[in-house]
Amino acid sequence: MNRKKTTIEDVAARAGISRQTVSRVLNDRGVVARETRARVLAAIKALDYRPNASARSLASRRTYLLGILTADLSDYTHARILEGAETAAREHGYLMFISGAERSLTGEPLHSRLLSQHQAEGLFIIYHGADCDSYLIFDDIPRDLPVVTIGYAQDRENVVKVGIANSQAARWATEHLLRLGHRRIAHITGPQEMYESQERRLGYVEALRQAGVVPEDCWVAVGDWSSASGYRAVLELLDRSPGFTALFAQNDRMALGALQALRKSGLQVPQDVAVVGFDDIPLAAYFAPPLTTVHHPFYEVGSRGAGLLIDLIDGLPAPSAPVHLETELVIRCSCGARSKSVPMH
Amino acid sequence: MNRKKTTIEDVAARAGISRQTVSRVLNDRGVVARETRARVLAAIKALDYRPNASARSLASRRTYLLGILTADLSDYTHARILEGAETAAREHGYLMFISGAERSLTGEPLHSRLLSQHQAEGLFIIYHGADCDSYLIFDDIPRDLPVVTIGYAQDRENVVKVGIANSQAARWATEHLLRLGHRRIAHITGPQEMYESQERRLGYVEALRQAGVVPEDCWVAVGDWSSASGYRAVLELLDRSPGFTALFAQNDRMALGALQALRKSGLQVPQDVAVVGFDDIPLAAYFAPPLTTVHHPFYEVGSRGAGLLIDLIDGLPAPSAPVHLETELVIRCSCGARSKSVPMH
DNA sequence: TTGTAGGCGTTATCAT
DNA sequence: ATGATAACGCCTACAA
Repeated sequence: MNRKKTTIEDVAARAGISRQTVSRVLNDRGVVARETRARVLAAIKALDYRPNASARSLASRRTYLLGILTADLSDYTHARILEGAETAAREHGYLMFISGAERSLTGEPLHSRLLSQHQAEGLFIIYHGADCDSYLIFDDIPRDLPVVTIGYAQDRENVVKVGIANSQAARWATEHLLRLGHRRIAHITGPQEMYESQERRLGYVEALRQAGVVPEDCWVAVGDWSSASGYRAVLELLDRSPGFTALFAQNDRMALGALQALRKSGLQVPQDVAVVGFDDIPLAAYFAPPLTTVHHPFYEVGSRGAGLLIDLIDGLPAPSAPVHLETELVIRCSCGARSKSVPMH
Repeated sequence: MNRKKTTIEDVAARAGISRQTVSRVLNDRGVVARETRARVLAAIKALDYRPNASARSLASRRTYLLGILTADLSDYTHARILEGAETAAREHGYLMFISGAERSLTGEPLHSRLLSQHQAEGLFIIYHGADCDSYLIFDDIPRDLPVVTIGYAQDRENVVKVGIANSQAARWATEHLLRLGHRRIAHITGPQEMYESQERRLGYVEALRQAGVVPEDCWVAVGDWSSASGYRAVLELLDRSPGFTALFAQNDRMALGALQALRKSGLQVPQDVAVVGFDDIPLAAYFAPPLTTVHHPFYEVGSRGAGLLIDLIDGLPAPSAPVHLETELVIRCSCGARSKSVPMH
């Protein structure tokens, strides 16, 4: 931080002009004589001048900073959303900083410092904490701060929800199994208090009902998104209510655990049990057997979300309904059907 | 950004004191009367005052910003390092900005905005581009900017390399296979031009040599870290030089692809071919069969790296040698040995 | 122990 | 079309 930086004043001097005019060409504001502009541009290039962001935002009250809040960045689904969001943000001239949502010992949420000190102009919440903390995050967010969120969204102004139509997608996945002739379809959900879990479970239940199958709670096991929980869930299901011929897991990681539990229990997939997952993480194509799953467009959710966030910042009205991107059912080997991709719409 | 923020002046007024004293208690600089300090603190809390970071860094010439450069954030290995780095940075009061390292059409590296405009005080490079772009990144980095890097590091001041002892770890993995009686051990590497690939391959070769086995190029296939490339590599090896009884893949994703190719070729793991991977991603324990692999302490690499970066910023001398964290061999089922973890040191 | 003056690098506002 | 002047919110240095 100690090396001497060239300032707008240096550029002005070299171009033989006032710093105001330099500022003008920098921000494309006001009219500048063609020739003057050229001189300024030349000076900028010659001096390799970069405007100081701190000074800029201090004077202009704009930071072009977006905060992103998430638990568990190492989970592919979040990381991929982040990737999409960051790329879109960068393309729009915004910078993205990341932050967990932990609270300090005093109970003050750590991200509030980020938001208010660094003056983030918007917040992208990709939360996925195992507990319901996500619902509390909103308490610490100023009402007038534009927010985009995946999953749960408080119903208030300046908050937009992006994602997929979870229940519809889950219904498609279940219907696929139904269409293949299955009637006893087990289900592994995420944590019960989570929005996505509830929505996906709803889709599963609806599909069964519509097919005239009575959904029984004994076919549903609760996991926590991890492979280990998927493994345990299958063991539990096998013990509690054996006889299911198909299994729909609410994410691919749990499906992977399930696959292993099934294998260890001597059950063949898809011959004995057909399995369908959710998310379509890159490794799913290499599971044993390759997993039939719902493709979740994470990257697009991220970039779209960032776009919406920037729209909010620009004062555009928030969409009246959650923004849903399209999913599709990727049929591979774990369900016994012929491989293909089926767009859901 | 338009809502009225409370400033240091407001706090000073409420505490009936000059803003200078407020600044003092804020920064813990100089001596402040116990009672005055209490009044100031009370005012701060009452007004919910947060110092403006832009103004602060403009005046103090400190930003407490760290940039993180990476390709492919959705890859677990990077995301996990990022997670460790971000957590450590936050604990030290630094903020972490993420940025890809792409160049704009004009050839200007996009991350330069981070460095020169936002005045990042340090840079954490987790690069892993499939090509050798990583080697070029350094060209755009000011010589006096503290840098921490994983993998390749230019040998210059203010650059610290963190990571693991790749060749040593690879040697251990190979020796494990050797110890199990294997002599014809195939190997799948990452892109040839990459540092990690070269180091790991070196370890593999050394282990063979030391065991009196002549390393043959025909047993080595080159991948690109992806599962697909691992799959192809096995097909290629099987075609070109069948007869290997063991396989060491330079990362778990390629190992997963390899597992599938082996399975499709009618080969059983570990009975026909023993497989060892590298990284120990969370899903590896659920591969079929569960993968024996080298545990790579990504999170710790990230947090340690951030710590070192902050040390550099604080003017501490850079470690004279690369900082290596400990790996361990996690023995599961894919190699045929009894499960356990073996620290490598 | 506390206050005053000046400046950090930029943009906003109002002149010219 | 360009320039002068005054902020923006804070910190440093020095004075009291």
